[in-house]
Amino acid sequence: MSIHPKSLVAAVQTTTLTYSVNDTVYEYGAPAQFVYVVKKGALRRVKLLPGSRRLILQFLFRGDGFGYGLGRLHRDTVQALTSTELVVASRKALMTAATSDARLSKLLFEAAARALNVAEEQTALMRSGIATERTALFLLEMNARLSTRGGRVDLPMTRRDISDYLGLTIETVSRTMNEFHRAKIIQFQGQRQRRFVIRDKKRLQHLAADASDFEWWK
Amino acid sequence: MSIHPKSLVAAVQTTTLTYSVNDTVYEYGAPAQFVYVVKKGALRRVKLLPGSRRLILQFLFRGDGFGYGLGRLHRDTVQALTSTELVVASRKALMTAATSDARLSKLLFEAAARALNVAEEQTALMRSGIATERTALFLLEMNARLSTRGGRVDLPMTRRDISDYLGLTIETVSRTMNEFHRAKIIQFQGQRQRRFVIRDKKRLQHLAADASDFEWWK
DNA sequence: CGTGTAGTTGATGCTCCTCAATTTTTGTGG
DNA sequence: CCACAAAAATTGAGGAGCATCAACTACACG
Repeated sequence: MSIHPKSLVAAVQTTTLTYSVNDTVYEYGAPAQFVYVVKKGALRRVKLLPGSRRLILQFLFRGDGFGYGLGRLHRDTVQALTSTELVVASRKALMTAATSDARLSKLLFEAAARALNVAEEQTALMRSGIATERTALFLLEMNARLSTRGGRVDLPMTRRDISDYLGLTIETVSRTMNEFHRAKIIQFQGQRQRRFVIRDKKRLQHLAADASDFEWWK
Repeated sequence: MSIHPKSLVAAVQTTTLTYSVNDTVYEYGAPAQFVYVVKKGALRRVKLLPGSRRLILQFLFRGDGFGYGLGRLHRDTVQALTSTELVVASRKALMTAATSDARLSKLLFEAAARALNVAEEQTALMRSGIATERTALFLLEMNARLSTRGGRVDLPMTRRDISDYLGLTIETVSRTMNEFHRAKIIQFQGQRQRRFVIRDKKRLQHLAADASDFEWWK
């Protein structure tokens, strides 16, 4: 869910909070007091599953909003991947303002509806394909959101985070990414496995849509 | 997304439409003119994936709403599983009404936020487990929504629909359900594979949470 | 430097998919 | 109500794709 920071600031009082690597913004079960927009940095939104499994619902970057759920308690956990700045507003103040302000209320609805679209598209993408497809999609997604001049991407998350996001194991993610490297589709930079450049975007997009011709395990 | 029919009727003009088995309410890419609430019957909400694969996002029953997306065009397809009655309202009229009515706008926001919660919970459930867990969850879900007096459940959907909903194949769904039958966890009724009663709910709930002790393939 | 975390690589086998054949159920027209 | 065709569901054999387990390497930080 992503309401524009300016709309939030215009509607209610806000403050800025900062977090360091691995800090928890809120945990599952905590009272839902605030709503947030990412000003700087990256975070992960997590659900814990039975049996010590973990599901990452979403990676959050600049401009992304979260904490807009309806219940009295949070149903997810949000943690900082890097040092992070958040714009924070009181959830109650926002809801009160929305009760008398149809324009704000409509903004909130649109944000929620957009988030719903994204969630359903993601379900579709993630359930559709095999490991190679999903990994290719992930790299393209990160490239779209994080690439700097020169097309370099610095991933803020570990292989474990990626695997919990894609519903795969660390090992499969590692193998797939290194196979992309070997096939010269991506190139790792300077001894760092989290920094890469896409060398053959066409190929990667093709793999994201249909990986049936990329059978590297043979 | 599920706004109460009465709120919809109070806000804008509505009509009732009826559909027969396998009729299409709207298709992917069609202009999004109306919003709907199910009055009677059952439907499936579908996304088509590359490579003739199909994903069922949701089964819709009495009281469920759909068609509330933001875009000018629908991004999903909705088809009737049984003969169905729908309450229909103009999307434009609803949005216009919402612009000047903060209470209606808030209702819409809450419906969208609730739908988002449901979508994310579903993603979690579906991605979490193995075939046995997901099938057990599905049967419990249908029991909660469709069971009549005596606990009998008449599924309105085919095994193909179920498998596209659970992200499995027809064969795996069939094998799993018949294994539940053989283990006397469910019982099929009168020569019909779509009519069943849950005989051991405790066991089924346990399997839904953790199926590791139900290794029937050995 | 030494210790811990993150990432890679290899061997093995489990779970589910694929393909194929059969049975059961539903639907249609006499 | 029965005969037939079409659709839905079941069942079996075999193998693909990924997980699991284990050992190893690279990097970060004191």
